[in-house]
Amino acid sequence: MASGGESTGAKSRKYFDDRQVSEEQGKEYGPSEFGNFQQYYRNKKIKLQNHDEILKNSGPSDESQKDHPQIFKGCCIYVNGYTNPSITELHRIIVLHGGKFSQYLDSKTEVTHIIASSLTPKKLVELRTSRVVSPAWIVDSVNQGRLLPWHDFRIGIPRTSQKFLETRKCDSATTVPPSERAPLVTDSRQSAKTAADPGFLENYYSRSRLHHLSSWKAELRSKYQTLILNHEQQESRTDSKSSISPSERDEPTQRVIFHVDFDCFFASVALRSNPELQGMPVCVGNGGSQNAEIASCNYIARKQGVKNGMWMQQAKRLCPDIVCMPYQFEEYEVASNHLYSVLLESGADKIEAVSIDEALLDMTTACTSEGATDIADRALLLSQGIRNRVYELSKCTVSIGVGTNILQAKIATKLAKPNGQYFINETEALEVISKLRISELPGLGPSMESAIQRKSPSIRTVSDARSLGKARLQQLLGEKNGEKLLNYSRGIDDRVVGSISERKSVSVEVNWGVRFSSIKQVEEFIKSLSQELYRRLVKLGSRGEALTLKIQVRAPNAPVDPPKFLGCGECISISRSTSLSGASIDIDKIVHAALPLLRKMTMVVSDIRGMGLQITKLAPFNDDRKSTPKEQMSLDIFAGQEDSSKRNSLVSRDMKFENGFDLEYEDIDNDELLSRPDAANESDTDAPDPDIVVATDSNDDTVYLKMLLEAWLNDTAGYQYGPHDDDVKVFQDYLSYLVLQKKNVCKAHDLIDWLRFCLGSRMQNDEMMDKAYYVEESLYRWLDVVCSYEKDIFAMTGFR
DNA sequence: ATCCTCCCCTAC
DNA sequence: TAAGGTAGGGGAGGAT
Ligand SMILES: Nc1ccn([C@H]2C[C@H](O)[C@@H](COP(=O)(O)OP(=O)(O)OP(=O)(O)O)O2)c(=O)n1
Ligand SMILES: [Mg+2]
Repeated sequence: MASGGESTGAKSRKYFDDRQVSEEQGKEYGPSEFGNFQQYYRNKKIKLQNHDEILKNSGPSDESQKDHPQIFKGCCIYVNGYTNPSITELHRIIVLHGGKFSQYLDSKTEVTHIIASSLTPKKLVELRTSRVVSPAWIVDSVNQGRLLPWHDFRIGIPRTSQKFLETRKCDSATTVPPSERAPLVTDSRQSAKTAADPGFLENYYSRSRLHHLSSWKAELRSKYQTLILNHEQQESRTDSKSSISPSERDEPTQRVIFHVDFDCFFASVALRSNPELQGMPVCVGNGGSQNAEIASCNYIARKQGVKNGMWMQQAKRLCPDIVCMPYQFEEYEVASNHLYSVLLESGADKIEAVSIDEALLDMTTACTSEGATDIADRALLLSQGIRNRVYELSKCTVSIGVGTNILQAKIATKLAKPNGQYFINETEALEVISKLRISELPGLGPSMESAIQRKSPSIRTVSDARSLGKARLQQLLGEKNGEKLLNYSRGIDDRVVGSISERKSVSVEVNWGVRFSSIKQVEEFIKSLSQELYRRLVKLGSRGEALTLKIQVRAPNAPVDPPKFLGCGECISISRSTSLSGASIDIDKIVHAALPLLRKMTMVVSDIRGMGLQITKLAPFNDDRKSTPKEQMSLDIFAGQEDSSKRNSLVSRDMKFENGFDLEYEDIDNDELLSRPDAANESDTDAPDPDIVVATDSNDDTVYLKMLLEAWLNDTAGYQYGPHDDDVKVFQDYLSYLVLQKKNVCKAHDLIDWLRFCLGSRMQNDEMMDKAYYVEESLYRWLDVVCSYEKDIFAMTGFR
């Protein structure tokens, strides 16, 4: 711990009025108690047995044997795809117990619950706001004679904390309140208002434009990073000379940089979908909310002073006629794909994705090669072509600025907009730049401007700043920033297009809707964040060596309720970091590292307004740790893989995945944090919904794998502690390999169900029982994580 | 000097 | 009501 001071909030950039309200709640740090897991497992066991009972006895004959509690009264249930019990059986049970059975899913308003064993990614997206539950919900509810909370049986979407609490809550007598039987339109996702509510994170992210912006950017970066590399390789190969890029080949060749950017992107998409709004001031945001932010507004609105990022309230004041349209996140992706597909064909030497609607091109070669024509003419011709093609495809206008470096290209774009193009020469660029306010330079903002003005109040423009000289600027802004400003003020910018380096960090952060009333809720939310962080790490094939927890805490004089509903208001930020040991990472490791960090912070729980977790010092998942040899049989599942290309590298614990990451695990602490119950599907061991298979293994070794699993369980059941955690991990890794590499979700489900079946029949004592269920839960949780990639994968592979 | 931790700032 | 995320550059000041 070096300088451990918290920020004072005095410097905070957020600007809200003061009101002094003091609130209760000190800190009450106790051991994080997540309760009695033994108890949970025992319940689960009973549940399973009862499940079997029900299945056995649910023949048509027992219909009259007793009266049936009308537990499904008010529920309208639709059954999707293959299920166990079968659809007819479910139909019978539902009707028998007072429920309504729906043959169609036409009107979601009538159907209250959807039963499915598994969902195709498409359906998953389609039904993401619906109550989709496993058949076990029906079976278990009937079995217990009361309607169980449906979210304990959700499928498709990885649930985290909430299940945990609710499972325990419903242990005894909780039945579902009438509101739970409300039609699907009022789904629980809508009540996930604050971070203390279950399902908050997913719900929140699905609506956050900034989250979308960030993930799109990351995606584009990783996509075009490699593409650029390939492109460059081709270039230098045809050059048959060296690896010098074309733009650096001739001595001081002036670069030609294009900055391509959709005009008021979100607003343009909104106008495209609603042509009747042409000519009106339009913006995109959560309309009808006075403190909602405007993501984008069209140029008509801008004329009246409206700006991106402004709150609705203020925009309405400036422009009372402004029309607010909702977000259309999928449409933005489509339009962006159009843009990038054109850019890839543009003949650029290099491409750098700046954002979903914006990119930089190094067009030096294309503009200078057959040096005949004027560079400006050539550039404008090329940019006109790009703009035409993008418009043809997307029906949205783009503007292009052309300059000799990134800075100048961006300046040119400002002059080009809207729906235009501009070639700026050095002299003009210098003129324009000189007149800009300091904060208008890209990369400098209001803070730097005021940092200068604090000492030298007369300095406003870039040319003013230039007159201060390098030393003075560095004194005011720091070494690098001072130099940057001076260079920019002279029109100089050395940044190279496409020189984005490897990712250095992965983080997950929420600063809206964060309101806690107990430390337990805080810890629970940290778990949700950890799971999300882990999900992203797995997807990237990365692990990290350092973890940082950051929280936002209400500033001392900030009102308890900031102007923005559930916003963070003015905050101070506190962060603490720690190192993560080992070559592997998993959720529990993250949680175990994060909770002590939380404990190092001092704050009033109810004043927490934001939380984030960041992983730094990224490294590939790798195998720099030898596995501890064990006596008992280990699960050599990869060795049995009938895939010759991977056979050699994917062996046992030293598995190397195609995409360059290894999976390796430390031993797990099987304690309270590990064993978060999931809504495991209490159903089908048979063939799952065939829809879910994307690519089938040509030589199906499922039978062999099942034998292997069974043998492994047979052997390890004899040991006191049952299957070794490492082997469980191996199985998890294999599942992840199946889903991510082989795109065979079906097989993963199949194997996991088989394992469940084997486990169920093999447990002799309580300890083994606990172990078995730990294994089961652990695998299901993993599959949840893995399956949440399905739609990404399908998007990537172009699967319809 | 250089590294590390805990910030702040900027962009979309 | 409202969905204020996230990666990277960078600075201050202490530890090495
Ligand atoms: N504070 C902001 C700024 C931008 N965006 C989103 C909406 C924008 O449409 C998109 C692109 O940002 P731009 O800065 O390119 O702004 P626009 O495309 O809206 O306008 P223009 O590029 O014409 O200036 O990012 C956002 O949600 N919130
Ligand atoms: Mg734009």
